[in-house]
Amino acid sequence: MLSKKIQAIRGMNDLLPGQSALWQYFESHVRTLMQRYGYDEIRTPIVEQTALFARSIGEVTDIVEKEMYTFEDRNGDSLSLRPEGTAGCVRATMEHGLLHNQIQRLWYQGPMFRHERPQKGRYRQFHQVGVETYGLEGPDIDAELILLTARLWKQLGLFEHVTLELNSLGSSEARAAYRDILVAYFEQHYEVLDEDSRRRFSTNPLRILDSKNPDMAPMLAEAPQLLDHLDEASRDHFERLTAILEMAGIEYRINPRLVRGLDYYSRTVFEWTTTALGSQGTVCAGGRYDALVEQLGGKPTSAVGFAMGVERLILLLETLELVPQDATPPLDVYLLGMDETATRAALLLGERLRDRLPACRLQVHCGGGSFKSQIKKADKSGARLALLLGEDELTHDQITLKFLREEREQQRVAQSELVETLEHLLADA
RNA sequence: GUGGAUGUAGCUCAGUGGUAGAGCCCCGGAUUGUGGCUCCGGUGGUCGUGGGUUCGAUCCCCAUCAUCCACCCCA
Repeated sequence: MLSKKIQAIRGMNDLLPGQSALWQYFESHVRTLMQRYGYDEIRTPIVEQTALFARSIGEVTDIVEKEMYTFEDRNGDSLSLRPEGTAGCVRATMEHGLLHNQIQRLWYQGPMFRHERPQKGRYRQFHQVGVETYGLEGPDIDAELILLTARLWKQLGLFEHVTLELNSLGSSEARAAYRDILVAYFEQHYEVLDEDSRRRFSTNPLRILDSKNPDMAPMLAEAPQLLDHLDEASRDHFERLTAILEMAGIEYRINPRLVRGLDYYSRTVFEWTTTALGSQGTVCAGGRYDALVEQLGGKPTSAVGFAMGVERLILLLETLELVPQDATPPLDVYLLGMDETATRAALLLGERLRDRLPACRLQVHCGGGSFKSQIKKADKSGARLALLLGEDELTHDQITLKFLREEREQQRVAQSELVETLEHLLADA
């Protein structure tokens, strides 16, 4: 029916009023959490030079090859809508000298864009909350990030429903060496590889380990393990990280096949996953990317970060029925005037009440209608109290206070006493 | 990019080769200045879009678009 009319771009969703309270609930938990851990917010543009993403995420990744919204600026530059947040964050911190012998703990939040086929938990415009830290090379900061996310899950009631998966990719040298070993192994078993894997063979052989194809499972089970080919420093880093997690009581599962899609990762990688969302079960993922800053032209700088998918977490909260009842606090007061004169008075009275009662959620009826229909709207508004202003009230400087949610006689009060009356009533709500 | 399912009222959905229905929502009335429950009445649809078959298509066929799910990939 809307086919000839303009409608939202595929995979880009409107966030409707019924949903926004849940988003705000989630966002306020995140914001408070970040403050409590001493992380500062950074906001970077949604559009960057295409080259930034190509050089950081990796030229041959799916994201860069076929999923970016890329277009030419009027001056001929190739620009792209950001498909993830790390690249822009690195660019911004480098550009403003924030990495110059400094430690940074940063977070951000906002929309990302990838041109993929939409499905449950995957959209073309989606939202991430990301955290990036710079200048810290030990496993302590890796652990802090995991502890931070674990605390968020606990606060939201999700902790029992997510699993932490861990792996180490080693140094880039160790990873490259392992890659050669793996390629040699796959060459020996090339006839077992399926079509997808043969494609990955030349692009990203590590990803073959991630295949869900049961026919390849026996061969993959025998494949050389990344963890067996770690360099000494990476192995030590990983062991120190897992020791901290054990002391902190955070359970984890080492997943040797956890590779991560983006090229810039090294050493620690982790994912929080759930089985409650169908095939898009990764709800938060990240890792170390010690080489990226240098790769983008900066001084060598240790870096760790992660990103979580807001839509997926919202979906998870809904699926598990963990949506808080009071996410949308109802109105306290619905104020109505019975005719045009009284409505004018109601608008002015509403302002005076808001001056005096800043915590009071008050809506003034607009749009006229019969007295009866106005009362109906007061009821539908969810307000606890209705304040009725008619000719009779106006001539006596009074107002009628009607209880919409409790068995209680309505009362007339002098307007001069209204603030005090409401203060009492709202206090014992 | 590939595969499958689904498109009928604002929402959830029935339905039939002969120009469409329910529930909810919304509006009005039963109540003169009083909501919820009940009853009565009402608004609202070129049946996703385009084409084909037919005397006639919302229904059958084709195409297309959209949504959902899965693959791929990823948060």
